[in-house]
Amino acid sequence: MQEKKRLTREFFARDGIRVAKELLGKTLVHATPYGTARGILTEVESYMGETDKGSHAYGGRRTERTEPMYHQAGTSYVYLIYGMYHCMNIAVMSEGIPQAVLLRGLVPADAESEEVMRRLRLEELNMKQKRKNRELYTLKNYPASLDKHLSDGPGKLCIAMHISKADNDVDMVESPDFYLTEGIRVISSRIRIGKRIGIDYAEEAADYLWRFYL
DNA sequence: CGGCTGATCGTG
DNA sequence: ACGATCAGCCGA
Repeated sequence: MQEKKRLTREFFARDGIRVAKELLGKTLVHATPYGTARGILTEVESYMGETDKGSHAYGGRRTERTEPMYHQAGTSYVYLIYGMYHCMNIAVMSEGIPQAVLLRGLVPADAESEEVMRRLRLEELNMKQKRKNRELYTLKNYPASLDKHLSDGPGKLCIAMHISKADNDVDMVESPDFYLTEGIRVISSRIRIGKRIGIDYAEEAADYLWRFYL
């Protein structure tokens, strides 16, 4: 099968709401220890920069952590959340303007990717099993919830795609092993809209309809 | 399926 | 101290 066309700098160098909507259906690609994982994006959120009370960059907060959001469009922004999960964003617009799109969900693009994701998620679950001194899962015997919720949340997406802080601040337009390509055609009437998740502290911004999903 | 809770640690 | 969260457990 012929490799799909990569998304360009120009694609990312636009307003965060527009880019978020257009990212639905696109393919996220990452090389992992089990092989290349490809996922079709199904859920994203826009974080609109210094004026957005839901954004880490609210009020112009520019720290070591938020720095990648200020970099050129197409830069990854990966951070640790709740001490144990990662969240993956892509900086958009332009250098110095900290808008970003949070990747919240995807589905495997092909059977090989599905197998890669299953193994990565299983490996992560087994880390916890080990800590709790419980019996490990195997490829033949693991909870059904794993396949049912393989990559339908920002933390699960990062585990399934093997994304960690090692992948922070990467230029996804140029990187050979971490990038986006064209994916499936999305009919605009199929795009659902809702409030962003998990930002109750963001006052009126918590009600903005900046979550987009299929 | 919806609601609750403990886990766990880098960041500022 | 606090999260742009998740799995597991409970009751319906």
